[in-house]
Amino acid sequence: MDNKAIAGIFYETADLLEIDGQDSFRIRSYRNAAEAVEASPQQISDLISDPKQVLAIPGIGKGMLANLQEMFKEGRLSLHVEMLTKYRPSMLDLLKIQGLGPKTIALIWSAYQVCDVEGVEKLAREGKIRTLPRMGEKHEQKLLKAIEDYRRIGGRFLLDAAGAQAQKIVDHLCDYPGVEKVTPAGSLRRGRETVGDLDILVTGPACCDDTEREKLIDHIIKLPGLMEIIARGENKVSFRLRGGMQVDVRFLSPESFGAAMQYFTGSKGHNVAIRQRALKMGYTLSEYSLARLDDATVVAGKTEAEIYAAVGLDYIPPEMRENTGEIEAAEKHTLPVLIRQEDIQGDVHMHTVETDGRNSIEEMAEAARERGYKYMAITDHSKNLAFANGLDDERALKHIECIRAANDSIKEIRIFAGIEVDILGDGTLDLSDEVLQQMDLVIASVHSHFGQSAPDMTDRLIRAISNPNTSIIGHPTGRLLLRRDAYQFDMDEVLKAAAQNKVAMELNSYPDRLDLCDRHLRLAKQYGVRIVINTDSHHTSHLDKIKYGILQARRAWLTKEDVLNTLPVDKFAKAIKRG
DNA sequence: GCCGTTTTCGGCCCGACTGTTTTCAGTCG
Repeated sequence: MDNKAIAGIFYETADLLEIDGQDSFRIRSYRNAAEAVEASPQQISDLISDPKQVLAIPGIGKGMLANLQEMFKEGRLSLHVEMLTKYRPSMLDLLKIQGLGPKTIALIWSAYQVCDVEGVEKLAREGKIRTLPRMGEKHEQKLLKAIEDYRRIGGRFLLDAAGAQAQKIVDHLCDYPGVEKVTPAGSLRRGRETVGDLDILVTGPACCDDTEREKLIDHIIKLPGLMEIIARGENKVSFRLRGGMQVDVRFLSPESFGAAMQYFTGSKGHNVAIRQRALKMGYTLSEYSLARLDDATVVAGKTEAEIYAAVGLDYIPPEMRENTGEIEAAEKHTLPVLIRQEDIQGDVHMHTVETDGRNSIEEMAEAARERGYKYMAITDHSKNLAFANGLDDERALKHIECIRAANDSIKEIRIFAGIEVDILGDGTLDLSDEVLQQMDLVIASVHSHFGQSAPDMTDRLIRAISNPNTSIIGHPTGRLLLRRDAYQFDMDEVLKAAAQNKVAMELNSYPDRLDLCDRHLRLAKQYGVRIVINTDSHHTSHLDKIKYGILQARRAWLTKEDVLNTLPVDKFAKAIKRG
């Protein structure tokens, strides 16, 4: 049972306990434990034999330790099974419907013994929901609408799609009279790999006066692509865009802006921890201000920095705010100096028209040079990827010559001759060692046979790592966000092999990959594996996607020193070529 | 169920919006 599976059971147990109407603090403990397990860089299965190590994880106490021990011994959690027997698994789906919470689900269950989406929909259509206490016709209509949305939308969006929508809203608002600042907060600001909804914070004179604010809201709802208004109040307006993304625009006074940024950036876990800390220091923190508990004097609120300073912490970058040790580090002044986009000296994974790219070597080189890079690598596909017109040995050799020629003719940027070679089912590489040997850099990637067993996939990757020509493992888990799960393998074993063989792991910046993920990047760092942040560009414009990789790297606490392609060109060339 | 410069009991983050109420519960973030 891996950490993800354990966390899933704890989350489900918490949801079911909530429907059961149990103590809210006990429920919170299950959620906290789920989050702690999910964020743990080490597998609980490796720690379970030493209870002290498990108890050292914040959020895991005696009760959760017993739960974990039971899960490993019996393969199940009896409380979870008991709750699932008393209620029904389909209730967990109902919780995902907007506006439907545990109390209402329990109410519907007790009145009608109905607990799935189809059943609730039928009740609403028959007008049976409105007969329940505190329910009415409007509730019923909203519920039907929410069920429709639930079916239509998965509910989450890729980082680039969310970022583009946020930018449109910022552009729509920033020139409006009386608006001073428009800033996206929430999981988008934290650089989460997918985003559920957008939080946009607005401040300025137009937010502070009733009449002006109403005019501003009237302007906001003229936003192109706005489908429906969900809520409209003094403090915020919520709406849904075409495509399903929900947006909350909040109006703030300038003196609360920092407190609101801090609050609405989250994460929830980080905020709870900061608020608890504030309370212990005699303050209370809300989205309006940090104030003294005794006489309500406001201590901070205009900027995030002054709030963190007032509670005795160094400024914590948004990407780190996940309550995974950043508060302790900020207290001890040991926060790492996170990598920045300008630290990247070169992008070493991109394709050209020779395989499935859209631009020539020269066009890619010019685009990379424009972005200030000192070096780059052309890494087209190998023949196993037939639909991408992959290169065989002969074409690969010719391509090397073309790349070298381009390198000679284009000044100001060094172009490495590379390849993204397929790792075949047995772990061998798709081109001969003689050809690979001539490359400056070899990215080895899995593009086929995703369904292998975990032991087979682990062996396959380790065999590829052991090839002395391999420099980098490309998009190491193969996941496609919101579409395809990672293939199964033992990450620890693969990282150990990579460290031993001095093979780097890629952080692929493509928004639907972001592979490795933040947790695996932290693990890689622990094993001493170095990272290369690439875009995997198939078009000159794709080079800008590096920003998503940088966000992910920052979420993983990576510094410039952890990332190979921050090195100057000569050092990078030496570090990347083995054998 | 967790946790401790308020430490083995008694706390546990804070506020807005909606729909149904006539003072508030439920949901969300």
